[in-house]
Amino acid sequence: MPSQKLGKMSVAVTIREAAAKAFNSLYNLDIKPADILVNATKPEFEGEYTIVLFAFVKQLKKSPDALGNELGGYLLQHESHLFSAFNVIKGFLNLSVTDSYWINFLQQQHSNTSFGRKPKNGQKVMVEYSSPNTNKPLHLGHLRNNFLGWSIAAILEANGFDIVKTCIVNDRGIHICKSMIAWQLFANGATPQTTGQKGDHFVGDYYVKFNDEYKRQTEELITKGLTKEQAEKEAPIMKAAQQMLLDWEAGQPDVMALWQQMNSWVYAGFDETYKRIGTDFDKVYYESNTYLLGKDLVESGLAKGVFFQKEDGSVWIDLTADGLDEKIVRRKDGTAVYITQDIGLAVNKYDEYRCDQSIYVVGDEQNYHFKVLKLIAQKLQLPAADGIYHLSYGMVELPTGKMKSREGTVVDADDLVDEMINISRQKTEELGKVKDFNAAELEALYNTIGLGALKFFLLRVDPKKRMVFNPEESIDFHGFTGPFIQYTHARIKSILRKEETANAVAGSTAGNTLLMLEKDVINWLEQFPAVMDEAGNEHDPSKLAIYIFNLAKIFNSFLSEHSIVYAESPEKKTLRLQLARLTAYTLSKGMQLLGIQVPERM
RNA sequence: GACCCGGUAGCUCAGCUGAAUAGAGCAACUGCCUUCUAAGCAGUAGGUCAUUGGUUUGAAUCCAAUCCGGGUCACCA
Repeated sequence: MPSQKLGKMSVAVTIREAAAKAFNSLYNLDIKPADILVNATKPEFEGEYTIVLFAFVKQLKKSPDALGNELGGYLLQHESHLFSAFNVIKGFLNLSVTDSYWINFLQQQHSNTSFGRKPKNGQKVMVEYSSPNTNKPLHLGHLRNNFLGWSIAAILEANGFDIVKTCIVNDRGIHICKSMIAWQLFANGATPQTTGQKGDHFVGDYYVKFNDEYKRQTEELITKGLTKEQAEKEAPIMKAAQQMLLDWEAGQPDVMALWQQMNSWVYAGFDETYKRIGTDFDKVYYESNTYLLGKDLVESGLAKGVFFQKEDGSVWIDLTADGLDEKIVRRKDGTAVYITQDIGLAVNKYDEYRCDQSIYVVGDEQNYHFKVLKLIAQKLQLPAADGIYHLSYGMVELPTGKMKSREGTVVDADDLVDEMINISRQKTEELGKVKDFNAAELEALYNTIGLGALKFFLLRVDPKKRMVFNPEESIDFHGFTGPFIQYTHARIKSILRKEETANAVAGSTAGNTLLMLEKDVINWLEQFPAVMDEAGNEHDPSKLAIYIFNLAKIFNSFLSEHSIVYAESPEKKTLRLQLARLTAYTLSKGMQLLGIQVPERM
C-alpha cells in the first residue's frame, strides 16, 4: 500500500482518540489526539496503522519498547473491536485493525451513493476561472486553468459548499482593436461562415495578421532611418489600433458594431470549445462592463486616508509597510487601472452573491497582483476582503521552454483535444474490444478516453507547480493516467454486470477472514472522504487524482490474485462484490470531480 | 537591485505541518493471457533528495548562506 500522511483519515482519527485515552488512563497524561502521530504501517511490518512513540518517550521516562508494549496491550484490551494485534519495533507501535471493523465499514458503505459527499455547510464560494481574451483562441494554459477551476468547484460542492462559477471575459482593450483593424484591412468582408472557420480561430488569425503587418511596417520605417522605438510608435497600423481604442471608448457606432460582431464570432468559438471540454459558468462578467468600476472606491479610500494623492493628481496606496511597493490606483487622467477595476468587481460580486470565499484561478505570474488586491480590499475594510483567495497555478511549458505565440509554439486547445481523441480512437481500434459499439457509442468513448487522458494529465500535478507538457511523450494511456483508471472501472463494471444480483451483494459477509489484498482495498476506500476534505481545503485536485490512481492500482493487484466470480465461498463472493462495487463507485466519483467520465466498457 | 516560487531516479512527478531501508508512472530489462477486459499484474535495475553549514533523539522535510532555473516589482492587463 502506498504510504502517505494520514492527517484526517477516519480510522486514524479513531486511533488517535483511543491512544489519547490510553495515555490518560495509563499515565494520567493529557495529550491531544491531534498531537499523536499515526502513520500507515510500512508494508514490511505487520499491521495497518502505526503510532510513532518518540515524542512521548522522554516525557514518560520509559523506553520505547516498554511504552509501546504497555500502550499496545491497553489498546488491545480496551478497544478489542478495533484492534486485533500489535507489535513494537524501535519507537513504532504497529497496530492491526480487526477484520470486523473493515467488514462493517464495507457492509455499511457499499451501496451508499453519496459516499464521501458532505452535507451542505451553509457556506458559499465563488470560483472564477478561464478568463479568456477575445482576440485569440484558447491554448494549453487555458486548459489547465479551466480544468482546475471546474474541478475545484466540483470538489468544494461535494464538500458541502454552494458554488458560483464565474468567468471574466477580457473583451476590450488594445488587443481586440488589433484584430479589428487587421480584419478591416485584410478580410474583404470575410466571416467565419464564408471561410468555414471556427470564430475564435478566425479572429485569432487577424490578430496574427496585425502583428505580421506591424512588424513589416516597423522594419520599413527603420530602413527609412527611424530608431526601433520611433518605428514602433509611428507604424500606421499601430496608430490605427490606438485610434480605434479611443473610438471604442467614445462609443463610436461603427466601431462598436464591428467590436460586437467580432466578439460574437469569438464567443461562438469559445462556446464550442467549452462545451467539448465540459466547462460551464453560472455567471459571466465582461470587462467592457466592469472596467470603469472601482472609481468611487478610490474616493472613499482617499477620505479614509487609505490612499494618497500625488501632485500630478494620480492616486496611490503605500504598501511599503507590508513589504510591497507603492501602487497606483487611479491615473492622473482620472481613469481606473487594472487593480481598481478588480476591487470594483470584487465588490460587485460580493453585493450580488455574498460569497464567504472568492477563489480566483489565475496564473502565478499574478501572485503579486492578488497580494496587492487583497491588501487593498482589507485596508478599505471591504466585506469581500478576507474571502479573496488566489488559486495560483504554474505555467504549462513545453520541453523547448515556454510557449510563445510569436514563435508559433503555442499548443492550441482545439487541436490538442482533437489529437487526444484521435489517439484514443487509434488505440481503441488496435485493441478491438468494442467492435459491437455503434458509431455514436464509439464517438462518445473516444471523447471520454481522449479528454480523460488530457484532463488527468493536467490535474495530476500540484496546481502551484509549473509543469512540462511533452506532446510526444506526455500523453500516455498506461500507468498514472486517466485511461488506466477508466479501464479499471470498465473491468469492474464488466464483472458486476455478470455477477451483481441483489442477492449476491446483500448477503452476509460477517464470517469472513480478510486476505491482505482485500484489506488493502477496503483500507484505501475508507480514506476517500478524508482525501476529499484535503483536496478541498488545499484547493488541490491532484490529491484526489493521486488517490484514485492508487485505488485503481490496489484494486488491480487484488483482482489479479483473487477471483470474484470463483470466490472460495458465497460469503467471500458477496464481500468481493461489495468491494468491487464501492471501488467502482469511488473511482467514478473521484473522476467525476476531476471532470472526467468513466466508461462502462472500453 | 528587492521580493516570491522551485531544484527529489535518464524523463514526468509524489512525499515537504520532522520519524522505520526516500515512492509512483514512463523509458530499459525478466516473467504472466485454456477462468472476471494484458489500456492489466508480478519482478529487476536506477537516487551524495542542488551545495554547505546549523537546530534535533531523528532532516528530502525546519533555519541560514551559496549556486542554478522561473516569476514579479508598469499611469499594461
